[in-house]
Amino acid sequence: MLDIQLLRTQISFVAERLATRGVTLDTAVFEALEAERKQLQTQTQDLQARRNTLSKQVGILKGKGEDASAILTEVAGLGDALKAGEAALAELMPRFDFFLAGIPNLPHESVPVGKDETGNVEVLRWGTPKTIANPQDHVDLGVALGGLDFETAVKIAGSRFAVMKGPIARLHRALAQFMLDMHTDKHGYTEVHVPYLVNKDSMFGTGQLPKFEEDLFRVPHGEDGHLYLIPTAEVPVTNIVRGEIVDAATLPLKFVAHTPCFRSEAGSYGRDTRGMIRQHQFDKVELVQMVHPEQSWQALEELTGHAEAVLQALELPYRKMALCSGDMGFSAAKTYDLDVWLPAQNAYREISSCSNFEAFQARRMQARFRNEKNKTELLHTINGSGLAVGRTLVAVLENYQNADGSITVPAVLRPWMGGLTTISAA
RNA sequence: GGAGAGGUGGCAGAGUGGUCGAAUGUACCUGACUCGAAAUCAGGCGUAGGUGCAAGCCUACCGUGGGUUCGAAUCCCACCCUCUCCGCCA
Repeated sequence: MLDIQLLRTQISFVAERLATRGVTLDTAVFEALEAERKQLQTQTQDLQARRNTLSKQVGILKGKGEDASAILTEVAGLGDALKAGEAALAELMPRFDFFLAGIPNLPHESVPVGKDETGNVEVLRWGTPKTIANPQDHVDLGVALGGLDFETAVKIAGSRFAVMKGPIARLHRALAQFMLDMHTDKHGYTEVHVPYLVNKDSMFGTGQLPKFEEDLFRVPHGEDGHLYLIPTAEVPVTNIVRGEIVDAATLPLKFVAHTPCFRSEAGSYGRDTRGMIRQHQFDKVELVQMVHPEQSWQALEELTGHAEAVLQALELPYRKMALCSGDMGFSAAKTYDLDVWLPAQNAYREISSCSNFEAFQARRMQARFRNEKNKTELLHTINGSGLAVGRTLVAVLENYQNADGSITVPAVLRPWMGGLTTISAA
């Protein structure tokens, strides 16, 4: 959520910045809502103030045993106007809030301007793709090794799910454990295990709601309520600080969590239908930081580096992209994507996305700290994948394939693989 | 799922219809004393919003949402959550 003061005082600036995202801010609608709000709110508050004073006088008079009927008559006359004002406000404010909650974050000034992914800018490229003659993709490799089974997954659940078996299932687990251990041991993150089902307030806090409900899985729960399956650990982990006032001395807070992620993938029916690239359920190791506002830009660079460290340790070639204004997510002020090399696709594909949200999420969830002047101030939040486990498995299978269809286990993963060096057909 | 207890400021904890946004303690901030600290003393100290150049003034908030009333932390209804015991359960 943007700072309402910014909208009130610099709406043309806000509209200009949003335009670089391809978003048109309807300033006329905002100004109309704001004018109506101001009128109704001041008028209603004046009436409430009058009622409160009169009611106090009633109390005083009755305490003295005097007659209060004149005042009671006057206050009774306030009733209808007050009720009307309160009702009008109650009707207006949800509309106003919905309008505000639907405005995306402003891109940081360093974000390249562009309208879609073609406008993204390559920041660096690491590693050199190995020359692999006639590379097979992860589906052919995994199925031939008996470790990937999409047909059984369809029977059990449907399309966009996978069943993993044997050493490939273990490799998947090894990747997650390797990542968790690296981030906790070397990068100073605290491991957290969090709920996979969350409430509406949590989804609102990180920005999935109210605009992107169709991307989520919803689970009925209780009388007529429901919970949502998390689309990323960002949601439960960031919401750890929702409604909290943390001590500045504890900053930065750095959390890492390994969770499954659930996405309905509505609106992407034709894309990446083969294999494990785009699933309804996938595992991800997520990095989340809550930091002092002055530290957030440095923290974004560091956090992105932590994700890169995983790719480097696995010796997977990748490139780092600065997303352009038109390709960034709703809540982000700036995003770096890390794209890993996939030989069979002869292309780089997204494996991590690291963003600084500045105070956008913190404002939605009132996540604050007490600053040097003992005043509360909004935190900045940063998060990124470190990494998407399913896609990392895909990258390892494809980049470490041998001519005979076997897979060499990357050296750094062997401690989690019982020392296994090669995955071959049984 | 059943029975009971309870949800009040950063924390603890009073308050059962009328200057109660809320006693008191504690934490924290400022000042005094001190070489410094501790202890002590004095003052300050919730959140969100509105309005004003400002000092300030005003509104809302005592788990959430309704209701009763001139007036609700306090009374009524519904719901949510926490704790204890019982049941069930990985």
